[in-house]
Amino acid sequence: MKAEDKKSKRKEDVKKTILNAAKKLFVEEGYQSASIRKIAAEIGVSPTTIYLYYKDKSDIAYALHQEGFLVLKTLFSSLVSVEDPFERLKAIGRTYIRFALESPDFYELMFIMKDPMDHLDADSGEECWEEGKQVFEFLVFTIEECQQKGYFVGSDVSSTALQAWATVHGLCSLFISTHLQKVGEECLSQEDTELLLETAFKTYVHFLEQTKNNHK
Amino acid sequence: MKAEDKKSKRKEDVKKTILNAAKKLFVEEGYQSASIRKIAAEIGVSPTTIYLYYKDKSDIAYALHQEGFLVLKTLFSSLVSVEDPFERLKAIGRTYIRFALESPDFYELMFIMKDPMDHLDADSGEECWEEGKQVFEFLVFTIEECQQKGYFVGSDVSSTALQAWATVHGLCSLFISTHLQKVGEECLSQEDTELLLETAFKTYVHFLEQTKNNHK
DNA sequence: ATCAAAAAATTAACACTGTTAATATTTTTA
DNA sequence: TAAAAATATTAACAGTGTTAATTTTTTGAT
Repeated sequence: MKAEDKKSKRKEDVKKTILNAAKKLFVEEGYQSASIRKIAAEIGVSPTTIYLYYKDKSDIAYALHQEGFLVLKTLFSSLVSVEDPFERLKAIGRTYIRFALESPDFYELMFIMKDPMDHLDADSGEECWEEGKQVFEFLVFTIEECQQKGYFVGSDVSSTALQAWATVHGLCSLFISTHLQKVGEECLSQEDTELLLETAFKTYVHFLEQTKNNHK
Repeated sequence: MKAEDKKSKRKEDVKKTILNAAKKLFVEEGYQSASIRKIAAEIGVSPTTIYLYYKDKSDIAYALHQEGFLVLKTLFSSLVSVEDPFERLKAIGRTYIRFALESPDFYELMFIMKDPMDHLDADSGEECWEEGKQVFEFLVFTIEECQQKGYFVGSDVSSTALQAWATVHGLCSLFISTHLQKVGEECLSQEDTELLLETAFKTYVHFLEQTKNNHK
């Protein structure tokens, strides 16, 4: 038993070594360029060794995706102390956007790419998107509390949460895909696209504020 | 002169033949799988011939991206007849979403992938994203008219337009990347993710309606 | 300590990918 | 008809993910 534990622990260590090498190459040159062969060379093993620990490349992508969610969840966890739910909702949005701008590669892996998602329905282990579920439920919970304070009255909580997520994700995703930059340069004569993004977010928050039931 | 015209016209014909083959393979098996070699085989030429007409694969991607915008612009053009600007705004959103759901591959090429966008700053010809600019300006124009009718008072038009775009794009993008499906199954116990998307859109529209200045 | 069994890692290979240089073919022009 | 220009091809480079077969290493029992 003890021996088996040690064995599986060593196996986990190797998995982590591979993942760290993968992460290094991933943040340096992007997902596509972080090839199995490069990862193997980084830690001094043959390419096929990788397959002894990870099913395929999307398996590694999913593991990195999970690491990204660990970071995002940590960032969010410090927001539970924000008592006012609407302030918390705004903070969630700002934190989400900051994360996307600071770690665009990770954001892409977590919320844009299909590859890590394919791993979910294909693989045996986990059947649901646990990471996403947790983050989304924090948003739902916050919106529920907002509703109790008079915001979003008469609106479905799930739909409101989904819509709020879509708005910030849309902004981040357009930023990362450089579509925002292209429109910013030409149509809005505004080079600072981060500012553009932030202003759009503030406009959205302003709209949300107007849903507040004030006649009471 | 006439001869040169004919020559360049023939060249355009070949370009179109290549593009049609590329489009066929693209809609059938996706962008990644639509390889240069397959495109060449489809029209019975050698792979290198493709490079005599298109600089690289992202050049083809951009051409398809442009074709997609031609369709989207046609869809939008029939909305200019909608006189009420807020009704038109809603119609723009619905049309955009329908397009994304009906042609997810094209949507990905037009609004998600970086590849066709890279073509813009790299290549010589066009320096700006003309397609995107036109569609965005239609949105800006409509929102300006909405503002004159009392909507979005005190909000920046550009920011409002960007935010509206981001919201529908976010929904479409989460749908296409299957993230919406994964959250829908687990958190919202709702399999019909198209309905989920539509409901979120309606919730957003409801929020927009609440920005209307009624005390007059 | 030795030797067989199990585990781990490796080499070689398959079937692809985008892309380019050098070469051959076809078409056009004089 | 011959030279020039345009067009297309073959061969090759440098990669990619992935698998089967083989070798090396480690482990556990005698």
